[in-house]
Amino acid sequence: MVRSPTIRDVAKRANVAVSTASLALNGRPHVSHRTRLKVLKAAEELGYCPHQAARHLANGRAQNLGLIAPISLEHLFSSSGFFAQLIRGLHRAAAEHGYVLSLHIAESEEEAAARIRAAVRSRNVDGLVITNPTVSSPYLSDLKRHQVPFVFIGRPLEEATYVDNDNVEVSRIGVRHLIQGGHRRIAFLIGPDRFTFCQDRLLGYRSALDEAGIPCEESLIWRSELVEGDAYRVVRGSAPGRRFTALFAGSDVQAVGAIRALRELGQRVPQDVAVVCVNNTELAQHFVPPLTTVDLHEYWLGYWAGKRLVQKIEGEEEAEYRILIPAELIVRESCGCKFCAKGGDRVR
Amino acid sequence: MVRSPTIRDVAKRANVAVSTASLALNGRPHVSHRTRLKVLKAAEELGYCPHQAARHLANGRAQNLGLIAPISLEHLFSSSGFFAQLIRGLHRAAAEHGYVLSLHIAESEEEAAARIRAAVRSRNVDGLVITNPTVSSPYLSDLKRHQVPFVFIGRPLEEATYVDNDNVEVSRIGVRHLIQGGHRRIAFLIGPDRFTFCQDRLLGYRSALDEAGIPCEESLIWRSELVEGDAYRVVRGSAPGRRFTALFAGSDVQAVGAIRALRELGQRVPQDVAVVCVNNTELAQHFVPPLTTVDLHEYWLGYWAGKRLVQKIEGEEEAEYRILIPAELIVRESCGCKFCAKGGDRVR
DNA sequence: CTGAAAGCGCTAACAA
DNA sequence: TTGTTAGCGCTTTCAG
Repeated sequence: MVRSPTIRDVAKRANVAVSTASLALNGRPHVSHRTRLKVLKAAEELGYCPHQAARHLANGRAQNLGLIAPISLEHLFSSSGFFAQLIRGLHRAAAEHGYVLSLHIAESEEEAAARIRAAVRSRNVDGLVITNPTVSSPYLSDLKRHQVPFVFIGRPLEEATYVDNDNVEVSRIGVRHLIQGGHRRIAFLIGPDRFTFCQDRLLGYRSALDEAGIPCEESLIWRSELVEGDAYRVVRGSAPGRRFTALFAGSDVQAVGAIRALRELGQRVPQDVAVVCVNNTELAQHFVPPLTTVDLHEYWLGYWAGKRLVQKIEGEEEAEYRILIPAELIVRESCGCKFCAKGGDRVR
Repeated sequence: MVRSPTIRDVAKRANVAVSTASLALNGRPHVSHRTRLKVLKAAEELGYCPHQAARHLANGRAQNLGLIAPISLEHLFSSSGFFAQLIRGLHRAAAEHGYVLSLHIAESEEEAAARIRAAVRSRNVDGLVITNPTVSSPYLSDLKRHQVPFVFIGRPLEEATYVDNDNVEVSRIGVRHLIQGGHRRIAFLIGPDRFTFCQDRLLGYRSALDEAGIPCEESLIWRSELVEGDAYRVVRGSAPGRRFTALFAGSDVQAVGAIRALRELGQRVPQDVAVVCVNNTELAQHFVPPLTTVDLHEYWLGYWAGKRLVQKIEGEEEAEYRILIPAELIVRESCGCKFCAKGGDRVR
């Protein structure tokens, strides 16, 4: 291997000082047009590319965004597709601003804290995107002490910059669609209260009923963990003896579990029970019947988290502390509305 | 923010020279036990953590593994869950060896080449894991020139170190299961030939039939892109008029598309056509009927790719140039075998 | 076994 | 506008 050319090689070849070369290469002012061209040409000819670690050491910028993802709470993403899309969006934002994306996966809350600590203290990252802050976060003090910018994905309990859907709106969209379809007795299968998004979605459910003048029946609000099996168990236990013609499920896998239970109870979907859920995943898309669902646009969650983080890193602190990504209803067949009969699926 | 302590601070506090502190902190020889303890204690008290960029600059090691993923070929992963699991495994391997994982996503083959180039030339990574090398790769020259170690996930066309399943075996496992279920006329829905894994799986299909003494009928070999819609289209067009009692599909989404087509043609699954596919995803798990499938264990693909890459980086060049991850048959209901009737699903 | 000093490649004061 | 030079924090010879 031949030693990679350094900025000194470039400077020498262009007959200028290294500092001049540096200014020219970085597109900074105080360099004459001619000199700049000379330098650029020399760099080009040598195939010069700056050594990122050296820049980092010199100017303090790692040009690196870290994503902290607690994967053990994987079902939290309902489906791993959520995670993949989020990463794609975040990667795009990072790339647009010349940052590299590093991934820090933790299988537990403690591991997450440890990874954050390590990334911050070794100065590997300029900032962090932290997904799903569930508990009052032990690592916040570390972040504050090191002045490392960070953005949450998902509404945190503490006050902090975050990107999320308006989860009240998310379920309002879904429930409204059922109401418009003529349903008045709508069951709601939601996840654990420890997640802020579940709390919010419950509010949205109530709100949608409320605005339609439908009294909210507490016995139709069911809670399960965010996995198929538990959703099945809960619906299997709660549905018998209750009157309802529709179900709104907090996630795609919960919907799938619920449908399995309903079928065992002799209910057809959508004929006897209309179903709408959240998360536009492959599962929702290909299930039979295809599920009407609220798409969270997780790609954009990732993208805007990245954008916002870069803003913070680069010192535009005046920007908003919360970004809400609009959700979108994707109408398929599980809601049984007339529209679906004509095939109203979105083209991908 | 208080300036982070440097190794000089540690050295001063321990009353030793920086070089001694460095040796002590890195667990290297030529330091007396007492001195080492003194240094470690000082570091501990100061909350010292080395600046990674500085180490990198000094010793040439970025302690970073890059993952190159061509996401536009996303359907190539059949389901994005594949990707998420792979990342988890790779991350674990990286973490075990003290490396950070950086992600380089490309939406096209050219972008992949550009990202590889950038990562390598800016010396951001010590090595690369490259997924799904499909075409004779334009970036190989760059990699070779810079002597950057790399490992492919998926069998490449060129000779190079890679981790993969034995894809011949993958379909052999699936097809064998159908044969054991008494099927002799087994259709095969496979993906495009440009992917080596599809070529291999076709070989496995033939081999399984062969070992059972069943002649291979070419008219039962169908090809579709790796998306649901195309699988549907192909089966819809190819199935009518052909006699078969089972279908092996190259991926979960292909299976789902095929099943949709079969149902339209009045065939029930598994009663009229038994189905086995590849990829143990949420879709396969929750589909109705739950799909019998070959699990590729993508977590371990990622893990071993990472392990092998670290070996290369750290100079253990004598290791094997190919690692095959065993695949595993997950029996559910779509194959209609007796075992399933008793509920032979794997507990997750 | 320990310490002084020379870089790694780049940026950014400061001087010219 | 351009050049000189001192670090950034760490590792690593090379003397002591």
